[in-house]
Formats: sequence, structure tokens, C-alpha cells
Amino acid sequence: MVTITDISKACGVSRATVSKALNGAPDIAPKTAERIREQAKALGYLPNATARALKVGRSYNIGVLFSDTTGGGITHEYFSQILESVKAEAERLGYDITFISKDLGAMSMDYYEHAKYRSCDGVVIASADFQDPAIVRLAMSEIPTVTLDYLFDSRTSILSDNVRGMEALVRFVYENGHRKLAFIHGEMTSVTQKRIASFKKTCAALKITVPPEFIRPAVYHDPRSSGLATRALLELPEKPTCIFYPDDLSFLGGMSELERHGISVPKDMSVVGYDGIPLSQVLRPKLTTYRQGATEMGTEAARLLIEQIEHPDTWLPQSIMVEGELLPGSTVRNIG
Amino acid sequence: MVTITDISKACGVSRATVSKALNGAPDIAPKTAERIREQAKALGYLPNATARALKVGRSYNIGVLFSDTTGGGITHEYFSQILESVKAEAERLGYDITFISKDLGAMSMDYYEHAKYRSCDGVVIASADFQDPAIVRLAMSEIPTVTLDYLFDSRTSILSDNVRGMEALVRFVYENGHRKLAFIHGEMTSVTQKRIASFKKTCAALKITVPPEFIRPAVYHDPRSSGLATRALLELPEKPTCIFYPDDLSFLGGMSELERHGISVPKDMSVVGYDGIPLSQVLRPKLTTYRQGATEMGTEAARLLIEQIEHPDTWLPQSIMVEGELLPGSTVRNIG
DNA sequence: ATAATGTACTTAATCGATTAAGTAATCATT
DNA sequence: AATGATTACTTAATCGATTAAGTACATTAT
Repeated sequence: MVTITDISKACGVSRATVSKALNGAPDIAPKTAERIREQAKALGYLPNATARALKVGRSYNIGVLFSDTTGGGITHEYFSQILESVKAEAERLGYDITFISKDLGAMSMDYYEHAKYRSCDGVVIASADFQDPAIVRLAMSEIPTVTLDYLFDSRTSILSDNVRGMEALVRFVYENGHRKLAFIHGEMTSVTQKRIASFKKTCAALKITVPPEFIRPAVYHDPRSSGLATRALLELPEKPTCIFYPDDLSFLGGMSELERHGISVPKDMSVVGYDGIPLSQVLRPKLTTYRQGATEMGTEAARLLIEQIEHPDTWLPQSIMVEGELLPGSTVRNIG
Repeated sequence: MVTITDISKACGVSRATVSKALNGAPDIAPKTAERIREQAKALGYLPNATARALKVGRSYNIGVLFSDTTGGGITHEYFSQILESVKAEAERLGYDITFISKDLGAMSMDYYEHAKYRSCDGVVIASADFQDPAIVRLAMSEIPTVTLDYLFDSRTSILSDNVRGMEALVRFVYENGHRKLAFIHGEMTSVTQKRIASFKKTCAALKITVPPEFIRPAVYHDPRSSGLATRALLELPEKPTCIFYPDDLSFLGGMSELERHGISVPKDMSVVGYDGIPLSQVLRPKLTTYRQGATEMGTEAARLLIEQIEHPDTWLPQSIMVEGELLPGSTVRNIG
């Protein structure tokens, strides 16, 4: 490994001079700096981020914490889109990304300990369970954090506009003449609560009555579970004309179940999804859904986190609401 | 931050003793070690991976390099499955994961430099372009690496069995009576070459003649591109009875195009995909495809990389071929 | 001519942890 | 009792880089 010591020997100057020259300190003669930079290049010198981090107390490394209940982690397109954009923005700003997990090999540590252990300058947190004490500990610690889709008191977060998204879907369906709306929802997270509340509120505002049996629990990203919920809906004496699925992938499970009952979409049943993953727009029929701005969320999360890291003293916690977009598709039939 | 110095003061011993006690060195009296461990816990001590890495020359951090031409990166399910399993296995073995990219903020560096800069103990490489000089430089460097789906001379790799996978698909289709097979393939990577070669070879072995115009180029994971290729096939005077798509997602593009022409799958046209992503099995009709063992590949990649890192002197480069599995689905009609 | 200022370096401490080498005390051996 | 071995530590160097403080010399001001 080529170190500043090698360069200092080659140039006949002290290590301090080399360090300063490479960092553009003002008290180095231009020609000396030039000579040092040339030698550094000639020797193939690369700074050692580890050593620098130790000295300056900044690692230029941010943690990313993606925890879900199912263990699928980043394989969900919504998460992987966020991860990809967090990564891109962080790299643009000179930061690397490390995954934060519970337990590393033999050592048992929680998220906070892991982040400290790796000297992360900050952490982006996406979780299915913000009640998890380990998540809370990290989010409320002295480590700068940005949470996705959840707001901790006096902390920074990026929120997907679930209330507006659900409202847009309900109104779209309403405008297409539907009055019997069923909602299959995911696990009871804060996101789910917002969506259910918005669904009910918008229905109420539109004078739509939603019988309790039209609201059914399922599991996010689990086609099997949404298939079962769909079957339950189909067994009701009074069926809905439109089914809301917890997400785009769950819609596929519902779709299979509908097909099994000889019900065709959108002729006999209208459906909508949620998330607006790219896949949903290449399916036939094209899914009516609400695109969450996953990419924007990731980019904003990285940007805010790094701003917070670099200006800790003047930082004011803030929440950014990222708006999505209704993707009309063709799974909602106009029955006006 | 609590350091070993704080513990040493609290316990009235030297820092060396603390370090040794916490690392289970044999020359520390059991009761001293116990006292030190208690103090460490009481003070909330956490080892500093950065400082340790600097001293011992091992970071317990491995790089992951996912580069593709489209920029979608990890959003493809095949890649994200690999990433997820690499991550899980690495963490199990006590290693963290950092993404390796070209260029970090203002610094312009190539992959090798980035990996050195972050002191990665090794790197898992997945790339769409193994001709890229930056990839070659890293793969052939002194840094331990494991490549996915590509074999560099005298290096370790994990290979998906593309030859056998394609053969299985062709034979399955053949057994269902098909003799006119068209193949829409992805960009000309080494993987693609293997699949094309296996496709042709298996066809030849089965005495199937494949007219050159039945082999059409497209782009991986791009429904639009495979849609265009599908249209071109449909405009031929003599049409195929079965179309092979470069991957499961591309199949969706083809599906739309077929529908647009009033062609129904599998009644009027049989199709097969490749990859076997979970999604493919919840689609209606269920896709006939070949599941690549993405999870196994990721797990093996992490395992071999870490073995190589921990036993560099006795390490023999090796390639592991991960077999997949034919998923029969219902998109191939028996026209026997 | 002398003091003040500026320039271009060097010295040395430091970040947190590890570890080879050294030491003092105890214990065993003959 | 003297020697050797063992135990349980400490000392001090080190990993690679940064940075406050110091220094030598040249330049400018009075």
C-alpha cells in the first residue's frame, strides 16, 4: 500500500506537507504541491478512508437500514428503488453506503450499536415496524437519521403522501361510477392506518357507505394473502364493484383469484393497486394505481441526511412530503 | 465516545489489558477480564471498527459491485435477490457490505481504487459488461473477488447454469410438440452468448431447424424492446409457435404486443421466459420459465469470498455452477 | 537597521485499537 | 537456595492520515 509516508520520502518533504498539499492547504508552495501531486499519481497513491475517518471523526459513510417483517428486504421494488436512489445521491455527494443490520456474525448488537461500530455519519431508516425498540433507539439517538414513511418527534423524515394518494384513487374510482368499494389492506403499520383513514374519510366525503366487511386485512406484497381476502369478498352476499389492493404485487394474487371465479377485470370487477412500480404499467390490463415517488424519496432522504450531517449546528428537523401520481391504467371500468 | 482508554481508567489497568480482555487473550486473569467486561458494558463501550481496521489491516467489510448498462442497478429482481442473499450470508459471517461505484463525489476513481479507498477485504462483482477495463482491473487485482456469471482466468466465480437452463427450456417446449422456436435474446454479453449457443445446440440435437430470422436481438428487462422484437416475429411469413424471451420481465412486453395482435397465450402462441423471479409465478397465465438460483448464488458468492479472504495462502480459485430449476407454468401449449 | 509580517515548511501529538516485547511477581524444580 | 518457568500484567510502537503549534528564512515596514 502506498501511503503519504512513501510520497514524503520520494519528495523529500514531511508527511504533513504531503497531507496538506493533497488537501489543498494554503500554506504549501504551488510548485511543491504540484510535485507532490505528481509523485502521488506516479506512485498510485490512494487515500485511506479508514485512517482519515479515525482522525477527523467523519467516515463519509452512511448507513442504510431496511427492515421488514417478511425478510424479503430490498427485493421489493419499492424498497429497491429507494435504495438505488439513496445510493446514487449519496455517491454524488461523496458518501458511501453500508447496510445496517441487527447482529453481525458472533457479535450481537442492535441497529444503533452497529451504526456506531461502523462510524456511520448518519442513517437512512426504512422499516415495517417503527415500534421496534431497536429502531426507536437509533432514530432517537445522537446519530443523524432520516426516516422514510414515519415521523419521529423532532426528527427528519421523508413521507409518501398516503392520504392524498388514497384520496386520489377513491375519487378516481368514484368518478367512474363506483359506489361499492372494498379495501384490502396490509399489516397495521402507520402507513396502513393513514391509508385506511384516508379511504374512509374520502368515502364519507363522497357519501359512500362502506360496510365493515368490505375492509379486509391481508399482508403487503403477498399475492396469496390478497387472494384469500379477495375470495372472502366474493363470498359476500353483496359484492363490491371495485377492490382496492394493498399494493401492486398483491393485486396479482387477487387477479388470479378473480380469474378462478370466472370474473374478468375490468368487465366484471374493477381493481386498483398502490405503489405504481414499473411492472404495474406493463401488465395487461394495465393497473390503475398510485405511483409513490420512490426515487424522489430516496434522493431527498440522502440529500437531507447529508445536509444534516454537514451542518449539525444549524439543522432544523423537517419532514418532506413527496407527492405521487395517479396512474389511471385500465382496470377500473366506467359504470357511470 | 467510550473508548478502551475510558475502560482502562475505570478499571485501573492499561489499555493493552483492556484490549486483550475484550478479545479473550489467554494472558489475562479471569477475574480481571470479568471486571473489564462488566465495566465495558456499564460504560456502553462499543469497539470502533475503523480503528481496528487500521491496525489489523482487515476491515471486515466487503464491497458489492453491481453495474449494469441501463442504470437500473439493483432494482431488477434477479440482482436484488442476489444482493439480499450476499448481505445475509456476509452478515452471518461477521462482514458488512458497502457498495462500490465509479466516482465518489468530487473524487474520480475507478472500482479498484474505490475498493482500496474503503479498505474492502474483498468484492463481489456482478456486471453487465465484464469487458469494461475498470471491471477487469478490479477482478484481476490483488483484492479477493468473486464474480457472478463470468469467469476470469484463475479467479473465483459463481456461475448460473445458462447452458443447462436453456437446454431444459428447449427440451420442454420440444416435448410439447413445438418445432418452430424463436429466440429473443438480450444484449450480447457472455451470458447471452451461452444461452444462444445452448439454444442452437439443443435445437440441432433435436433436429430442429432455426431460421436466422427467428433469432432476434432485444434488451434485457425492457418490455418495450421485447415488444418490438415480438412484432417483428409476427410480421414474418412463417411464424414461430413458441417464443423464448430474454427474461421474465421482457415476457410482459411481448405479452402486450401479442394481445394487441389478438393472439392469446398459450392458445395461439406459446412463450417461455428466463430467471424465474417470484413474480413470474403469480402472473396469469403462469409463466413457463427457468429459475436461476439467485439466492444460492448470492450465498455462495459471499461464502467463497470470505473463505478466500480468511485463507488467502491456501486458496485455490474455483468456480461454482449453481443449478436452477424448470418452472413449467402454463404458457406452453401442448400441440403434440 | 530593526522589528513586524508572511511564507513554507517541520515537529509532534492525536484518533482508537492491537500486539510484540518487556517486566515484576509468584510458583515449581532440583 | 538458586534457577527456570509461568502468570499477569505494562510499555511502547504502530496502522495512515490530520492538524495545532513551532521554526527558519525571506520580505516588508518604520
